[in-house]
Amino acid sequence: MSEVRVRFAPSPTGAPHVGNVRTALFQWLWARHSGGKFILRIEDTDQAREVENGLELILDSLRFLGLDWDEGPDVGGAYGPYRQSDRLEIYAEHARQLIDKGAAYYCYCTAERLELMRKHQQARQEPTRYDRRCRFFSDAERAAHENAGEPKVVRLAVPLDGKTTLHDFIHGDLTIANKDVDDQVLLKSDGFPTYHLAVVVDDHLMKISHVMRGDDWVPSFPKHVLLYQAFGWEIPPHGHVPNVLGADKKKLSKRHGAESVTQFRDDGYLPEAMLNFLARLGWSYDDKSEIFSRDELIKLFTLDKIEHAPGTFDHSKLEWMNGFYIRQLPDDDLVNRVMPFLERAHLKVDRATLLSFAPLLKERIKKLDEAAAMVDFLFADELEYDPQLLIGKGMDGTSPLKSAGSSTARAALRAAQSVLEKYSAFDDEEKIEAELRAASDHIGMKYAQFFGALRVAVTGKTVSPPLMGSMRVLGRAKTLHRIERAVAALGNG
RNA sequence: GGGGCGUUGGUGUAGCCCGGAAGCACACCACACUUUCAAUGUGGAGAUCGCGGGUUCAAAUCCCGCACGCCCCA
Repeated sequence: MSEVRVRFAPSPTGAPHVGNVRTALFQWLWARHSGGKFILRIEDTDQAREVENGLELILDSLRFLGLDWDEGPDVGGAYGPYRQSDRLEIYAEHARQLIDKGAAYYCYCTAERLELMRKHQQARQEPTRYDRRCRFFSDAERAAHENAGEPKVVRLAVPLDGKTTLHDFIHGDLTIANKDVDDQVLLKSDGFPTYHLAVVVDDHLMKISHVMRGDDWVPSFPKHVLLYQAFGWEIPPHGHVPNVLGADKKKLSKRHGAESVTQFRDDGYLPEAMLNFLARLGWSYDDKSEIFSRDELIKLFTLDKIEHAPGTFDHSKLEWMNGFYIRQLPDDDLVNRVMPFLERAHLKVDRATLLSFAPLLKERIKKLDEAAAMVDFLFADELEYDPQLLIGKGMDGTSPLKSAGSSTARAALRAAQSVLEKYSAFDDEEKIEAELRAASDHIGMKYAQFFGALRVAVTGKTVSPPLMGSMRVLGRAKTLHRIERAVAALGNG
């Protein structure tokens, strides 16, 4: 069997969304599984829709997930160029070949005529297709248009009857009647090819062994099959990968803006989680495996296990999986990954402090961008919070600070303070906790209230990572200082 | 308007080819753990396998029809 060569061929029209990249992932996995090549080709023949940093967005997305390519616009390769706009000559030449073989023809119809034609067809409730006027020109008619120097396009001469079938390794045989296929434009008047000509020519010239693309291309396969046949080329195995749908069940598009891969990266999703999650969307290995490392995916991925039906992108499952991978991270690795997010939040992070806090952090975040809110109290000089928070439920909640509640809270803080002051460091969490408990008992407070007040004093929040660990990492000086400040905030009442 | 693809609990899926009454995971609910949150553990609810026929002792699994959804062209 010849070498597996698979290509990902995106258009630089914006940040690739997870659906695009999921297809790329399947392609990449198949290449790596088979020991073949993964090729990146840029389909930039639609200049109108092009975005200026489109290529970078694509490369960034693939790099983030670690989908490395063997040939591409930036790394070159034996079958380049890998940018379609650099291959115009090749398409022109192949279009000429098709004309010579009678498989395609020049069309001189103006946009106005085409427009009018469509209107009439619509009025008559007919399918709107090119009426093939130029296809059946006499030599004289053709020469007339040619001599007039009119702009022309090249159209595919689709057989008038019969049907075209393509065997798809995901869907099985696909068949469409030729009468339902339009005489597609292959080469535009500006010399740019359309998708149909370009893919077929490039896939063949680049020796692509398996064509994988989104499901949405199914309706146009007859044009491609016809082109392969016209050129006399062998048709490589094709597989139309089901689309990824948004929560509204519609195909992902630019409208679902937040679904771009780079956005997920910026929101704090791990590449290994994205990779695992995306692989499981439309592919499965057995009836119970969910977690797959990159190596496992490469080893276990096969085309026959790709799903037929489109799947909905499930954010909550991605979150769970991301949290799972975060929990698996070694502490220092977590710190490295979380650091940029903390800097983005303008925290003055001390690495050693963060490192010792990592075990408490990783159990509590599902995305890296949640870390800032979880650790900010460690790096703040002074905490900002509503002193009312110090007075917990059941401590006479609704009253102003100068109430029974405030004195209860103050009693708790004072008691905690006298315990903590005895320690030079808070390393023995168990012992300190036991003493604090005893102190709480002594003044007759419920633990929830006692520790609640202490938690707010130390972290500024009613919800935080475990208190003992937090104080240990925060350190004695800051902890005591904050308790003092909290007492002051409660006033004298 | 035409053509195509698809249809297993809210979601991702296993099972379908080789018929014997649906498994796993996320989400959800409860309990346990507990000074909060989280993680973890245990348990629970949730699917007439799109619908209607047919074949069969027996169908999610085979056959036929329909509906709905989505995609593409316009």
